Parts: sequence; C-alpha cells; structure tokens
Amino acid sequence: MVRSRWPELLEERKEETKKTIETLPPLPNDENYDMIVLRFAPNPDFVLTLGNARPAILNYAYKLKYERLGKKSKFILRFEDTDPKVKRPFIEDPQIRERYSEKDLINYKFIIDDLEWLGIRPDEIYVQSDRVVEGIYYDVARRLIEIGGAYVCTCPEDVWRRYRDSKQPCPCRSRNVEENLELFEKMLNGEFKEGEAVLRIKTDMSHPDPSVRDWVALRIVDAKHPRLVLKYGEDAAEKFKVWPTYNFAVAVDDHLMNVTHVLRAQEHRINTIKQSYIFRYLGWRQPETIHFGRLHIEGATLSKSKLRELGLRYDDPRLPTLAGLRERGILPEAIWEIMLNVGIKSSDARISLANLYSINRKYLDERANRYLAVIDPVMIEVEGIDKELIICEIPYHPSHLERGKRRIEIKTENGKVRLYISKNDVELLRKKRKIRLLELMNIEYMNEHDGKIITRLVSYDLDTARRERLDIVQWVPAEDNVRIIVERVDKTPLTEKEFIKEIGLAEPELARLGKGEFAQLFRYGFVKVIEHRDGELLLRFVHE
RNA sequence: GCCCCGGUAGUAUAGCCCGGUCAAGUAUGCGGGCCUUUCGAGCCCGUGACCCGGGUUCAAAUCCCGGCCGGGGCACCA
Repeated sequence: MVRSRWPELLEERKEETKKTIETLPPLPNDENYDMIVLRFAPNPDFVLTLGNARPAILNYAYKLKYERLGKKSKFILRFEDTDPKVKRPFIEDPQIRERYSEKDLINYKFIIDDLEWLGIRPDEIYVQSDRVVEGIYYDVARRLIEIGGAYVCTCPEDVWRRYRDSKQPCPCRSRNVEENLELFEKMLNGEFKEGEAVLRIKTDMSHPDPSVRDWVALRIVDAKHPRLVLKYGEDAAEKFKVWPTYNFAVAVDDHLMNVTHVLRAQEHRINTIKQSYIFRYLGWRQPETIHFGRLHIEGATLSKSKLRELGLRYDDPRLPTLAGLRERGILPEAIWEIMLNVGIKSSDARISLANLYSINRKYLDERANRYLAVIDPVMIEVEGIDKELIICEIPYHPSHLERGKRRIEIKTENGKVRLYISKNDVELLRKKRKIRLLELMNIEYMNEHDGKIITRLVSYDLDTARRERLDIVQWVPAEDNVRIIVERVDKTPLTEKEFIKEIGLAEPELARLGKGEFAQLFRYGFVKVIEHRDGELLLRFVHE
C-alpha cells in the first residue's frame, strides 16, 4: 500500500542505503589539508589478491571522492620491496620472465596491470628499492642519529632480546653521536656482516609491547636485491646491503610523499605506534590512520605465501588473485561494489561466493548476449514438418532488442528435421511428453529405437506452449553447429591440474565471439570465451 | 602468556560517536507468487539478527562493567 501511494518515497530510501564513493564517510580531519594524499603500498612479492583490493580500492575511492568534492587529491602507488631475502620480489618467477621483458619487470608490471584492470591509475609511482639506491633512508637515519633518536646496536640478537624482555637498555644505547655516526658509516661500507649491527630507534624500553622497544630501523641483509640486479647489474646491487625495515621506510616515505591519510588493514595497528617515534623525533606530522579488518573469501585463502605454495599459475581462474578472478570472469565493477559495500569497518569481512556471483551477474547480464547450446548432446528427430525450410530469429538479448537478432535456418528432409538437445532435457521430454523448443516449435515424444529419439511436430506457435505450460528447452541444429568445451572451474579442486570439462554443441553464431567475450547460454549459465581452436570453442563457466 | 581491535539475520552491511523516530533498514541467500519463448534478468509477498549477564536511565542495538566468542599483533617480514 505504501508502495502504490508513495513509490518515490521508497525509491529515495533505497538510494540512501546504496553505498557509493559519495556515501563513504569523510576522512578524519580532512579539512586540515589542502590536498588529500593517499597511497597504496603493496609488497611486490606476488600479484595482488582480493585482499589487496580492499586497500587499493578504498584509497583510490577516497581520491575520487575528494576530487569530486572539488578538493585536490592524489593517489600514490608505492612498492615496498625492502626485503631482498625473505620476501623476494615476484620477478624471480620464471613464468613472468617468459612473458615480460626486463624493462617490464622493473616496473613491477603485474601489479600495475592489476590496478589498471580495476580502473586505478596512480598519480605517482615509487619503488622503495630505488629510494635505497638514492640514499633517502640513509640520510634520514643520519639525522636521527645526530639528534639522538637512533643508535647502532652491535649486540648479538639473543643478547639484545634479553635486554628487551627485561626492559633494560643495552650498552649500545648509551653510545655518543660521533660513535654512532662512525659505526653507521661502517655498516654502509660493508664492514659489518649480516646480524652484526643494526640501527635502532630509541623508543621506550618499558613499552608494554616488546616489539615497540627500540625497534630496528635499518639492518644488513646479505643478499642482492633481485630488482637491483636486473636494473643496475650485479656489481651495483652488491653495494646495497643495508635495508630499511618496513616501519622505517614507511614513516620516511609517508612524510616525504606528504601522505595525509593512511587506510590499511588492522594488522598494522602496532606499526602506527612504532612509526610515531620517527614522526615525533623529526617534528613531522603523522598521517591520519584508519585500520580496517581483514578480508576473507568463502572457500579460499588470501595469504600470498599460501597461494604461491599451491604452485599454480598466478592467474589460475581458481585463485582469488585479481588476475585469477579476471580470468574467471569476475568483472572489476563487481569487485568495486563489494569493496565499497564492505567499507572501512574494523571488523573482518567474509565474502560469500553467492554474493560475489550475484553482484557479478548484475553486470554480466547486461553485457552477455544469449546463445543456444546443449551439453551432452542427444540427437532427436522431429517428424511431420510441413515446410521445406524452418527459419527462426532469436534476439541477442531479451532486454536489449536493439542489439538485433540472428537467423537460424533448418532444412527439412522427407518431412523430418534433426536437432540436438541436452541429455538432461531428454529426460524431461520422456517425462512430460510435450516440450517447446525455444523460439522454434512444440514437439511431442513418440518413441525411440536404436538410440534414436523420434518426436513429432505439434505446432510452431508460442501460445500453445503457454496454454499447455510446456517446458521450454534450448536446442542446436544437427547440421550447422560448433563444438564447445566448457571448463568447469567451479567444480575443479585446486589439486587437479586439468579442469573438469563439459562438452557440447552450440549454434554457430557463438563462434563469432572473440576471446575474452562473455555469453549466456540459455538455461546453463554465463561463460567466457577462452579460445577458438580447430573449429572448437573453448569456454569457461563463470556462474549461473 | 602479554597487548590491541571487534561481535546486528546463512553471508555482507546500515544504525552505535550525538540513548527514544529501531516491534531494527538494505543487498544476497532461502520459500512462495507474477512476468518473461532461459533454470538469467525484472517485479511482488514471506523468512530471518541487535553474543551473554549485570548496571545507568522514564527509555539501550546505541552509554558503563564483567564474561564468552572471533580477529590481529608480540621479527634484523611487509
């Protein structure tokens, strides 16, 4: 009743609850900044996963939001690759070496591609390993030493740990500035080996969280950085063995890049505290920080290391990497919608596949035209045809008639036509006796012998089918069709190398679709065209 | 063990800061119906939630305390 009387009222309420870039809550203290600067800072040890999409999209969404509000804003992409050993950049992967030139590798191209696919174009791109070469972190380190905010610690790790756990300063903490400066230069000159010296930030030895106590800002790593090797050569890479830790590099870069707001996952909460010491020592303004929860997706892990361990291609359509989802047929619009829907809550979010598919279907439904295809084809004969030639015209999309129709012609031989229908629908035919062939005619089951199913024409008109409530099934002409193979990614376990496949036949028109295009096969589901080969069409099942 | 977060229907989210308008909205799922030459889309109806216990208050999903559960952190990883 409310609906019929005040439909516009309900419309309005609907609008209010739909989440968009505009409905994102404002960033804290946004009025204090002339320009809002946001950043997305992945480690290039693997391609991006759905988990990374949350910070990437949310940060970029805020850039767009402020831009639309008429405020200057900027989105920075920063590669955080300051561990050449434990988290080696993904460029070592031979798969990628094959497909990309070294120049591309140096750009950490896959992550840029992933972002591009999401429609995210960074205003600026930085790579921390380049900034190590530029000496940026070393300069800040020297300044910290000079003002007494940092010291070189030469304690063996276990010895330091005992001091830390008992909240006592180690002897190194009381070294004077000159000694520290001298020792730091020795670190840079290669006079210490890995583990022999680190630069520590003076924090608070009685901080309740032990990891905050005099945390390490720079350490020696005895491994050549793969990217530096590629970019500058072995000898040059050899020179850079002192690497900033995550917290140090982030604090320095966030300041130098004028980052105003940091949106990141809640596992970084303690890092904000650690970084605050740098900001205080140097008199810098620390960015406003928002921590959101982690993301989980039904039936998959989003842990990069676990995904790598699976040993699958990074873009395997079963993987929740952005590349995998893209291969799978998930559209970037759907990922945006989910991320905006999940928002910046600090609790974890669990995304269900039903939800993901439903959102994706909304966008795919518009895009994908409809085609006839049968899985496990079974031939049937229809007798009693009174025409030489049966012609039918099927619209490409029921909601978009402007896209036109294609014509399918079937020749009659001795008053008979032969067609294929799906094995499933043969059961239906036997049970219900009468069915309608979509856009073609109504038929009735007669008998079957020698594996041949004989039916006869009832009528061509749709009204009969409606009146008798006949089931409508899709079909494919016996003479003119194309073989299809559908990869059932959804049914294939991760442990299988080969995808489970379904084979069938489709109307020839389907073969006109190009690689990467989408179709909806009547009563089957959405598929993506993978490739054409020798008259066969390889498709991938997306979802129903 | 210690230190942080967080807990609204199967799932996700709105509301919580500024207590009443919330017998809690939306999306998805599920059940039913309509429509449709698809088991898709659309439309309609229904289903279903404030973690538990105390307290404050005329009034609590909203504030306070305790418990339980979940997550994260406790690296010379990021």
